[in-house]
Amino acid sequence: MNSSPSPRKNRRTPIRALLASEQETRGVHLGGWVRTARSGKGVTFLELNDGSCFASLQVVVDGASPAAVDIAGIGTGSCIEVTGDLVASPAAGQRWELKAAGIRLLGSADADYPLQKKRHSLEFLRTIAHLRPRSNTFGAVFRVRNALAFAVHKFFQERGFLYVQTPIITANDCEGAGEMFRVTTLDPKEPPLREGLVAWEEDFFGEKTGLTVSGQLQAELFATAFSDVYTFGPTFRAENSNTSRHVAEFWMIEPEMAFADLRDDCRLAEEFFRYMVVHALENCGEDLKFFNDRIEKGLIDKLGKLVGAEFKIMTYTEAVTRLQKSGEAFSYPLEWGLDLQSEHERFLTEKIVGGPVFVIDYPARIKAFYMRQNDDGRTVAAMDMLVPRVGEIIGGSQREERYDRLERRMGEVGIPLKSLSWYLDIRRWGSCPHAGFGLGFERLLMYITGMENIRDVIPFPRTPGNAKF
RNA sequence: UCCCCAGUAGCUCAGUCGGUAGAGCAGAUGGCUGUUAACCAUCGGGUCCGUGGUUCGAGUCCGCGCUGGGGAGCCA
Repeated sequence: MNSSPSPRKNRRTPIRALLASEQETRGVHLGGWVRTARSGKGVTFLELNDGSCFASLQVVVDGASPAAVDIAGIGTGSCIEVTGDLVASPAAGQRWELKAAGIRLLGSADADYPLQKKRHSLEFLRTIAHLRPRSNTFGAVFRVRNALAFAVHKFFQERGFLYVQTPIITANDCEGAGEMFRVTTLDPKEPPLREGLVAWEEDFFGEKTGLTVSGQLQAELFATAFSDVYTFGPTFRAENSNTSRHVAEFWMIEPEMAFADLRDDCRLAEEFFRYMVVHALENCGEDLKFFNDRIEKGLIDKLGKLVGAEFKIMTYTEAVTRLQKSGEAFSYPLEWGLDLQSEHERFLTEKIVGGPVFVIDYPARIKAFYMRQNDDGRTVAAMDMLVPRVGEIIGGSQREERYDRLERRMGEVGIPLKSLSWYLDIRRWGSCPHAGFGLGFERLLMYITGMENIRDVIPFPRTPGNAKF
């Protein structure tokens, strides 16, 4: 994918390409950061990593080589350039090594360098988010993140979905998806007032605006022109959530399909999820092996099982009944009409189904206004996809495409029709059945890497009280 | 936001019954004929999170605060 030679003048070869080499090569040039340096009497070994792959390349500096005079001051964390010959390694542990002819120290790293060659806690590494990409774990995380971001586009583009960039600044604060961050240019000390309240009509956009909590409503508009569309972009929630599953800024994937019902929606979600797992298994083997050994034992086995698993579909009503009959003592109440708690979802997917499951047709009063009302008069065509160990990972629905039904529902839950007139217009002219879902990219990464805290799968996490870096 | 737990060397941690602080790793120096987060020896390294209190005496007990973690809610 990215092993073609660099166009740069110095013709640096990535370590990934050197390690994949078929034969010895003279006169190669590379750069990287020293992971560890070991010195013997007549020879020094430097483990060099440039992020192009998980493995480091062993650079050998013979005491008699001209390069030997240049190794003073090179320790863990130093950035160096090396020229030399790629040769078969005479010792066990690696196939190739680099016999150095010349070394240039570009950036030294002294004893205060925080990322030492030892095991660090993930909590500590979070406090040095500017350096943690140079660690084994985070190198692997961000390579997998890169591979899967590419796979998201690949999946949808292969199926003819149109990629739409929905707005980041929006005036809808009634989507029901969460608290919004405010976007304003008004003076926070002396905002213009009208009858004692902030006069938002004098703000930059002439109305109250914030950062998007979802691109879904706009994606629906595009689905009624391009049939199949998807968004993949940043999403913001100003909730004061302090958990390992929530961040204030995250990336969400939201496909939307015209001429589709809830079953089509479930099928797409299943196909998408499986595709992501297969892509990771086929393209990130070395990184996944590290996660399997050090982060989540049995990870690769889990992913392999998911690829072959049948994704069950169960109605909310049946799920409640089966959970009640299970005899399990739950800490939270469980009865028809109440939302399923995390513990219920986990029990359902792990113990009752033993695999991924879609729960569909939830009571209308616990779900969003835009979900399609079912004929029974009390449920809507919603779906949540649950997977073992994580619980809910995808939430979606068939949308209410009937003007009068949607208008009535908006009235019931108190959403001013005027604010979403454009959303209703889609139902006035050329309406069609459509459905879609939302998937948090970071939660997908958590499932695939086994990382347990969402702050460890996003480069620079934003959480309540923390926007550093 | 609520509940629970934690905060000691650069990092990971120990510190007994309240009696003035310890290990490993990292660093420095020396040794070692090719090592695999090398090994051996020596050395340097502390605002015990902050603050107030109890006590002859607090890393240790109590109050408050801050920071981090786990769980819950909200959700993706």
